[in-house]
Amino acid sequence: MTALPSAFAPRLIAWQRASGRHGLPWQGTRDPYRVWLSEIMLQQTQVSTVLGYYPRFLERFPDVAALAAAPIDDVMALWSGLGYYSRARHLHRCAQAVVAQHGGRFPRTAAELQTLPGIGASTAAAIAAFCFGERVSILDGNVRRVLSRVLAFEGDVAETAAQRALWAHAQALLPKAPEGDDMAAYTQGLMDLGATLCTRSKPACVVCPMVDLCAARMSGDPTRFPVKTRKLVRRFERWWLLLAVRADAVWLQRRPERGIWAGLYAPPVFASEDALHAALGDRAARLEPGSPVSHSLTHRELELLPQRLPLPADAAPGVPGQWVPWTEALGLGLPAPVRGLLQVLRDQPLPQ
DNA sequence: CACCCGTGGCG
DNA sequence: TCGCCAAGGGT
Repeated sequence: MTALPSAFAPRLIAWQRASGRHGLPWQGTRDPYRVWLSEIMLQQTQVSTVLGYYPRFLERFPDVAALAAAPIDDVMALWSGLGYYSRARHLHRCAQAVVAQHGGRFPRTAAELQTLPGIGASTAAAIAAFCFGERVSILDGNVRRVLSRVLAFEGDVAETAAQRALWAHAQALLPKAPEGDDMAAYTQGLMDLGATLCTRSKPACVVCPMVDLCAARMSGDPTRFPVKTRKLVRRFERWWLLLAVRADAVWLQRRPERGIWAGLYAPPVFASEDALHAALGDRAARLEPGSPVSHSLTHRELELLPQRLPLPADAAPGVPGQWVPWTEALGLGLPAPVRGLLQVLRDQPLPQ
């Protein structure tokens, strides 16, 4: 391991205080509940997206006790559209663990925090550093990029060995003897530097506080880092969605606890047209195909084929699920594309 | 440890 | 358009 620039931490702290971000809704507090909630929402999710969710969630669940006491469906409803729904389930379980096992107060060390559901090494470090000033490092996408550039780190960041090395580098770059709010400023500085200057495509090296100690900058091509070799493979799937509707309600079922859209509500899904027709029997003749919807997930490319089935008030489609009144349907935890389909469907009049 | 899990925005 | 990826963690 090369000698690490001791100037990194003090410079980062000074830069964050002078030029970092300070006005985000989850900043300016040391309340572990608020910090934790923001960190979970921000996992793999951009700040601009979270801004639309965080205040509403906090208003509905002002503290960890309120969240722990809430039905999971209420939590999913407020998470609806944010993606990675296991985060919401773990969030709920974590709140219940904090109440049941820690007297309603978050543990104060990264090591203890990391034992809670949905809190990994990086999130634990963020909470511990922001709220309790612990000398531990985060390692998220921003930090991976910043560190791999400062160090001209040649390892493939997708590989486990490289991750381990980056964690060691991150820990070695920490402030030697942090005082007061130093760890909070340092941790925020790592994120801010990656988000505002050391960006993926056009890093603003000219105004970067690390310009003279950045190995990638000196190499002439900072965007060559972080090194990634593995390419994403997306599998294609076609899903038939049974949109059984009557004037006052739509037929929905709760998705299984595992897999895509786990724990959310959605119309019954079929892997083939044959399966859909087999489930419906004679009713299949009344299906009305809608426009296909393309929906891509991280590792899956979905083509959703909505099949509308208008039914009279006293009928049922004969597949698992329940009638949900239109007034309630859009308030449920729904996957984003399903929400879109239902909004269109609600406004379509039934025949006759 | 390789794979799984959403969504929206941007170059 | 389309590939990339963002305050990752669970299994």
